[in-house]
Amino acid sequence: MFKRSPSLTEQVKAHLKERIINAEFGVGRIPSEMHLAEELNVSRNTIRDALGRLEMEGVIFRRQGAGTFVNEANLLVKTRLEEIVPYSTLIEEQGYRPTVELIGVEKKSVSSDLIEKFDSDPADSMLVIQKLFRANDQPVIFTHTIIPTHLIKQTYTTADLLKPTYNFLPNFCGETLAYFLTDIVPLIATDALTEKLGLPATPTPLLSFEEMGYNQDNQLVAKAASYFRDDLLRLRLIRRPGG
Amino acid sequence: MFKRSPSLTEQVKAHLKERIINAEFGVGRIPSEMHLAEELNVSRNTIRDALGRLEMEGVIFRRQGAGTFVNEANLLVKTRLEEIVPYSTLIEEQGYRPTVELIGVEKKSVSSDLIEKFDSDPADSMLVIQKLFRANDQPVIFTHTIIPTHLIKQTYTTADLLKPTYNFLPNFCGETLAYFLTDIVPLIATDALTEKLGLPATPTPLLSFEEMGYNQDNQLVAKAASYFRDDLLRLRLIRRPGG
DNA sequence: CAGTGGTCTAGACCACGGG
DNA sequence: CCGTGGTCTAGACCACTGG
Repeated sequence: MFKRSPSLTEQVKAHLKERIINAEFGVGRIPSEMHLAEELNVSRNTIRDALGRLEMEGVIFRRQGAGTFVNEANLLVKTRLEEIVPYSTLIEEQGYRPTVELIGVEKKSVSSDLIEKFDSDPADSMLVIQKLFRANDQPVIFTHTIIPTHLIKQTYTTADLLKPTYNFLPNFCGETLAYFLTDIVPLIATDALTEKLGLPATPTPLLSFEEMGYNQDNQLVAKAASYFRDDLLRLRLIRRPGG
Repeated sequence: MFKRSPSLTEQVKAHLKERIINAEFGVGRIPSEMHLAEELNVSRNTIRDALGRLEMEGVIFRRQGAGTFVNEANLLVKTRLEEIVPYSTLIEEQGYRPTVELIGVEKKSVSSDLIEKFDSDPADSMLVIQKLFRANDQPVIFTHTIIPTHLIKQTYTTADLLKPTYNFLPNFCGETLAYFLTDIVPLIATDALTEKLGLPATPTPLLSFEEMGYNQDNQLVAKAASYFRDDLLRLRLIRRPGG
């Protein structure tokens, strides 16, 4: 029934998620963990792991003694901030047709404290990439990404720069992006941003992400700033009681 | 060594977290899962569960074949948005002395579409609570919370209204708050907010949370809006690759 | 009371990393 | 090669829900 890779848990999760989305269980209770374990011929622990991940995603919820239930309301929540998702996917999930344009690329030297954060040689330059994302041809996200040039080990084309940082780093730098540390900052659009995002002349509030990307060894490998038009994109989060 | 409740995993997690924060293992590798299991006299699975939660929190990171390591850089990250945390705790974690003031309470009727979302009777009124949080006596967060009065089953004092919604609901409404669905919205401070938060007269960008609180049965039990001064509080998030 | 999810155990095999 | 974390199993007992 299932292969060896990806993990059984991951396959079971995907399998159950599909059945849930297809409303195979209706909107109510889904079969018990014991029954699912028998049906899929895996151990109950594997089922529990898979259900646990689906619960984290808000697809289901569980009640001790009662059962596991489809979380109908939350099937509508598309955007989950705590996961790194390509901006084009985010735009698509909110119902628009995404496009990306490369606004600028340059290699330049930067301030010494930034060099230090990157644990770079003072002589190093940085690759600065500016991109504009559109939703149905309307500008919605402007991004500004900095990657130390010494990390780049393969030649790249202009098209490669349009890829999400999360994909660019492993392909051209041999670095994995383990996580982003993201500061969420509100601001009033500057003149430059007003022009790039095609905003009205009146002062407009914008949401921005200031992100530091780290690899598995906790070394800074990318720094990014993103500016969102919040009238078109909604940034949404599920917040749960802390453990 | 350990008691029955809270769960073994939770106790092991707290135990290990303390030892890590006390730098008992230095900044490098911590003992292997097998060794920890022997030392604490629990199964390896329990150790793994606990380590898994610490990894989610960014306290440690793991590398197959290599070991489990203290995540030195991230011990500094205090605020984790994806968890519901009392605002006074959030303020405290960022190094300030928190205080709360009740700005206003009233019962009033609200628009019919809001009534509908709450699945309430049209005759129902809503309890509207407005609070101001200060950090070292400087206003930093203004909150506006709506709870349907029909949910309230116990009499409460003014002091009770200062409690976080997360605590008020179970104590006085017999409802658990299972999760918040939070929209993150940037805005320019209105005159009212400028006054309440003691902002300068110039247009100031603010971060706001628009939150819908649901119980275990996915029924809306609270609605809240929060406005943050971002110059004093930083809202930070760890974003990881999606699974 | 039976059935559910919540927790924990002991043991097994695998994939990967570093010496 | 050995030790690490990653995955999976089978079985057990508990706490809770609901009829």
